Amino acid sequence: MSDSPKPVNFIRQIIDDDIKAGRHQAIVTRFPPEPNGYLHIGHCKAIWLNFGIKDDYGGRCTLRFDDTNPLRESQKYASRIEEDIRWLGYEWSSLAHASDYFDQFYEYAVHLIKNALAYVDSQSGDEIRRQRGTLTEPGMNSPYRDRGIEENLSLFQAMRDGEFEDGEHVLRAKIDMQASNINLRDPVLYRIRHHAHQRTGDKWCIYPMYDFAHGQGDAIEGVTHSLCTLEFEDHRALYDWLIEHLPVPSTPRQIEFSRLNLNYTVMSKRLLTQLVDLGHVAGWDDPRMPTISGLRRRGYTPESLRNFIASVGITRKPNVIEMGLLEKCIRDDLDPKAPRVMAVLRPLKVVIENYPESETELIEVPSHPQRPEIGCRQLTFSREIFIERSDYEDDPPKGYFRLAPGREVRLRHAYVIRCKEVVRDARGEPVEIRCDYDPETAGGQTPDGRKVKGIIHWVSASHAVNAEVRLYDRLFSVADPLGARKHDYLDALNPDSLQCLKDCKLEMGLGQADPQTRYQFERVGYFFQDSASRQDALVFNRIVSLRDTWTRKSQYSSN
RNA sequence: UGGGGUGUAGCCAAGCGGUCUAAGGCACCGGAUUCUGAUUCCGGCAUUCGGAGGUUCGAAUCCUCCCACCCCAGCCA
Repeated sequence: MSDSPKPVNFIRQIIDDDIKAGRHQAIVTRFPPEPNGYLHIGHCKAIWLNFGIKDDYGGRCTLRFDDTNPLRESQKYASRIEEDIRWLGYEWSSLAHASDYFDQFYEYAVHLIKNALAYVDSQSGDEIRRQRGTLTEPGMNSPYRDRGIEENLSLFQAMRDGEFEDGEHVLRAKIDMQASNINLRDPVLYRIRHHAHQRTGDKWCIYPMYDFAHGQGDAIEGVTHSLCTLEFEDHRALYDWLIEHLPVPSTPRQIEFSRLNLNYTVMSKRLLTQLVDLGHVAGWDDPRMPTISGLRRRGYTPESLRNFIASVGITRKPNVIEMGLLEKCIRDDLDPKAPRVMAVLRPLKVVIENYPESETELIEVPSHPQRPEIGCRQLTFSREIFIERSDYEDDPPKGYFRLAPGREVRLRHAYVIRCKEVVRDARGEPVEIRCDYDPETAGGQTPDGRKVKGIIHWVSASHAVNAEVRLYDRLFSVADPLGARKHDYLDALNPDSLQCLKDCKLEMGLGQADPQTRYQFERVGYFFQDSASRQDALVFNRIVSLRDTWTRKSQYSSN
């Protein structure tokens, strides 16, 4: 799956060099999520990288669930992850689980013990932590560090056989408690957990740690390039140590890259879980969430997400990408293919006084201004229509060329109308505009050559289809929600991130709207039907607004 | 103050000692076209590469020192 020119980045350069040097027959990568949550757009980067390399180099990429901690994982998450990857347009060469290798991992552990490279530590977690030292002080050896091989072997066997409670013992690698890299200070390899595993059931009561599973899983699968994010940098020494001291079938290489950060949102699984649990969003697939399922429900396309990642690139530099780039990517993807349609979100009634009461006319118009092959649709014009509330101003600011008292505006694909009179409610708010239309101005014509700059969208009042429209905005109102006060990131939540508009007026054709189609509501934005939308109760989500230089400019001058 | 990293425009990012008075994208600012204030188009936007020294005929690219920021002390991944 490639979207355009082959990407260039430092990882692909390494791979190119490896191929040139004849180091590998085939390039093998893997995408290794833990099935304990939903995938988010940050994962897209890893997916795009790993699967993209597979596709471009004719290699393999396995989807491997790193399911080494039965306490927090479930099959439900695994299924959603598979669904999301497929939706993004990728297919794994094979599906695997770290748990598939539990027997092998156990053998590897025994191998280390037999070579005096691992020992069973019988201290408590607290004791082990205390002895680990600190960032600046070295650690101390455990009193159990020099247990004999036979004793270690039988203790480890007993751990496996369930003879101990959780936490009574752990298996540790015997490396160097003085190491400046804390990961090398006799890291824990196995811990006891009397907890059923979603795949292996009660077979095991000891489970390998990430460090003891990841590299070995890579080696078993023949992974050549094990790509992960920067926070595992310090683990590489341990990764390499294990590969070196174990009889593994291949020697994978770990390469780290920086993770994706987006402004105006949060990306950590922990925080996203909290937003869901606290009810700040409607679920993992709430269209405001940066999860794949949220973006999908919002209406983002797989192409736009892939293009987004491609344009961001892969480096080792910590980064924060602007939300605007993501928005630009979905607009670029949708602009050439989204059928245009007219929809009035905040209706204001307009009565065209000189248009006959009983008359209506059908206007056939193209569904795309630049691409006739997308087809045509029919609009109905009549005496009473709705226009957007914001397309009328009592006292228009400089440069406003929509409707105002005495002014003319063109109704898109229809006639020019002139505002004659405004009917107001008790509070003085306009509730109805009385206009005249110029019958000579059909089809974009102005026979007398007069310029009518403003063009607004409209919908025939009696032919409109009602719908609920949900307008989404950024989840947080500050660019960096975790910036100043890490504890109160919830205070930075944008109170207006969701606006539900009921009784919006859509052009009649939308009564048969295709649920798979992303539409452009002209002059407003791109919209996609929500998963809860039904033919008799339409719900549209705003994917993204159109670029809008007018409101920006007018806000400027009014400030 | 231990170790590992990273620093090129507001945000990304090419660049790998000479073709760099530094690609490209986003954002921004013009201007043209337009029945979407959209799209498209055209133009502008770093004499400078975290800083200071040094090596070299020549440095963003090599060396030294300094500064800033990120990650690491789970029986999480």
